[in-house]
This record gives sequence, C-alpha cells and structure tokens, in this order.
Amino acid sequence: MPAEAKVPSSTARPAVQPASPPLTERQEARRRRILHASAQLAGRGGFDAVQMREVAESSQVALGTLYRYFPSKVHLLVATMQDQLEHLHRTLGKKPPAGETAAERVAETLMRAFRALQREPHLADAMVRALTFADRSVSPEVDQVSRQTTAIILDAMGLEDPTPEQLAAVRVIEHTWHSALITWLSGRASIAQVKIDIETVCRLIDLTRPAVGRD
Amino acid sequence: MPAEAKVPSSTARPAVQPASPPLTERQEARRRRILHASAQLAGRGGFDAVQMREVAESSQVALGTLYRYFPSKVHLLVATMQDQLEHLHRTLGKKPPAGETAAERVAETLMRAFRALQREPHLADAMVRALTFADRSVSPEVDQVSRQTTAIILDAMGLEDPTPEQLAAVRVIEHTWHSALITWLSGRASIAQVKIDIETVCRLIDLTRPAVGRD
DNA sequence: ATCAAGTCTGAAACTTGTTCTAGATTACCG
DNA sequence: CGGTAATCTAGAACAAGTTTCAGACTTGAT
Repeated sequence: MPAEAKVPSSTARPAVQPASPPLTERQEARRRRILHASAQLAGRGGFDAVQMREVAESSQVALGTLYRYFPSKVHLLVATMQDQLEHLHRTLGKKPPAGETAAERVAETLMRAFRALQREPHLADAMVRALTFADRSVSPEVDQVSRQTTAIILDAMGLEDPTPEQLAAVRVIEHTWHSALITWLSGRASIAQVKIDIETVCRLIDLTRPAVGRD
Repeated sequence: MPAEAKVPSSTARPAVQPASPPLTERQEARRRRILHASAQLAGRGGFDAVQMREVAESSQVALGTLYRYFPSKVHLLVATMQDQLEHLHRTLGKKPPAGETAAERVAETLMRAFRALQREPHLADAMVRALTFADRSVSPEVDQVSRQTTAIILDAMGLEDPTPEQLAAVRVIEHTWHSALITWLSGRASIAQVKIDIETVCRLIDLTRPAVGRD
C-alpha cells in the first residue's frame, strides 16, 4: 500500500462531497500551506504574481509536488477561490441581509461580497481571471464554485423551495456578477457601475413574483 | 520621414474612430494576413492553437513584426474578434429580427449570433477566452468590442433614443451573453441552457416598458 | 539618385507554466 | 522490525509567449 495515501492524482480536490481519498495530516498541512501561499502571492500582484515556482518555494514544497496537488495554475487559483468562498459564505451566514424584498436582499449580499473583494483587489483579480479562463479540464472545480455561489444567492433570497423561474433568474444574476467583476477588474467599469448592474439584474427576481402589484 | 508610416506602436489598432496613423498598402495587407492567419488557427484548436510563432509564419511576417502590430496574443485575438464582429453586424443588418417585442428581437438576434459561433466553436473559444482574460492593457480594444456589441443589441431593440433604464438592461444582457458563452465553451452549460439564459435576461427589457399591461 | 529615419527580418535569449527523472523519504502491511 | 509501493524533493528539460538585436529593406524628402 501507498504512503501518505494518494492525493487526487489529477482530478478533483476534496472540495466538499466528492469522496476523495483522505489526506494524511502532513498532506493536509501541505495543501493548506500551498493555498495560503497562493492567496498571499495573489494578494499582491494578482494573477501574474502567482508564479508556480514561487508558490512552491513559499509553501516549502517541491514544484513537482505542487503539481501533484494542483494540476495547473488555474486549478490552484480556482481551489483558492473555493477556499475563500467558503469563508465568505460562513461570514455572510452570520448576519443575513436586511432588505424587504428578495431582490434587495440579493443585491445587498452581492454588494457585501463585492466590498470584500475590493479590500483585496489583486486577490480578486487572480481568482476571477482563473475562473473565466478555466478550460474543460477544470470544469468540476469551477462548477463547484458556481454551486457555492448559487447557494449564497439562494440563501439571500431566503427561499426554501425556489421555482424554476427563480433558478433561471439566479443563473442570470451569477452571469452578471462574474462579468461585472471582470469589467471592474480590468478597469472598464467603476464600482458604482458594478453596483448599478447588480441592482439592475436583481430586478429580474421581481419578475418571478405574481404579476399583480409588480413595481 | 519614416517609411511605411508608423504602425500603432503599442496602443490601439485602427479599430474604427480612433485616429491612428494611416497604414501603407503593404502594411494593411500584412495586418490582414495576420488577422486571417489568427482566425484560421483559432478555427482549429481554439485559444491554445493560436501560437504566435505559427501566426507569424502563416502570415509571412517576422515574429517581431507580429508583435509590433499586436503587442500580445490577447491583443491579437481581441482584434480578431473586432474583425468578426464587424462582419457579423453587417450580416445581421441585412435582415433584422422579426419579433414582436424588443425583448424577443434581442433574444432572436443573440441566438442568431450564437448559432454563428456554434459553427466555429474553436474560433469562438479563442476570441471569448481572450476577451475575458484581457487585462488593463487591452481595455481600449475590449471596450471597442463592447461598444460594437451594444450597438448590435440596440439595433435589435430598434430604439433610436434608449432611456438610461434601457441602457442598464443592455449592459446586463451583455454581461449575461459573455458569461453564458463562457459556460458553454467550457462545457458547463448546454446550448439549450444558454438559450434559456438569454431569454431570461431579455425579459429585463420588459421592465423598462410602462408598468401598465406588463405580462 | 541619395539620404535619414523608421520598418521588417531572422535568430537568439529570456520568462514562466508544465513535464520528467533519479534518488531520498514516508506510510503501512505483515 | 523489514519490505515495498507510493510520495516527496531537487533540478533539468521542454514549450510557448515575449523581448531584444544587428543588419537588410522601404519610404518620402531633398
């Protein structure tokens, strides 16, 4: 039998559900050091500053090992994002949004997330760029991020049993959220503009309410 | 005085309005060969298949010259997209969408564009990935693409003087369009799903109509 | 026709993501 | 404890984007 159990040799990270072979304590520690180094480097310079050799050195791991844990730079950054998202979800869970309508609450939640990203614009850059640049080989991980985002939005809406129509609206909100972030990160949209875009798309949620009394 | 007039040394491509020094005939020809080679290579393999050395060779231009015309691979692909978008806009202009409402016409137009992209999925991959991966140094070019897209959507709406509310909806539609394309290209959403997303977001346009009689 | 300035070419060099290899380590089974 | 299969390490090697440079070529002006 192996030593240090085997790490997901080229597919998924432990993520959440997906049963992956349990990691040794030392392996878990390595993984954590790597993610930490990744976030740290991303925190300064953004996407470009996360250089695999540096991540390896910072986390005291050989380059080959880094690649065994995360099969590419994009995988690494998407995993970093998963990590941060979990953290965010926990944080947001502590005090739910106060808005009257579902649309307001979603917009409020997204703006809160946006403010968190503004505090670490470089980190945001690295994560979002990785997310949108990811090709098919990263689909499972990106999907996981997407599910997590959906969960956050549904939480904000406060619905236990969303209709298909509402789920469709949530999809569009996510699209807008990602794309708006990109325009902000690349300097083509101001913070105010992103706010407007979010508020605009959240009005879609209104459309899922009964027609009477809309507006 | 110079020879062959100077090419946009590291900023914008002739694009459209932005006054850039006129190109010699031979320079124009080079530029065209490069864009053609780029689209051709992108047409097979997508983003990864567009290798700068190959583009240079295919278009019979030295590598250094290629970089003089397009300061990076992303610049090149975004320019390729501009090129294709112009073509698309001309094509779409020929027979305008037939839908009853503005929302229907926009959805119809975007689906038509989507079908065009489906015919060349690799090309679509290269262009869209470049677009979303572009950093600040490509902002002017990406903005140009965005303006062109906006123009296409406004055309479809058939409005001569859109309200700010309508412009906000158009922004969100563009966000959704780009992001939905990405999910499709990376295999995380089906064609049918993209269609639904587009139709969903287009309902936002309805919100910009007077409240009476909505639905 | 000649000249000066800017362009193009071909090739090498450099950077950073990714892969590969040989040998040292580690985990677990018997 | 000893064996052994998998993991980790250090470092070389490879690939593709980008930069650099010397020299040949064009262009427009005199």
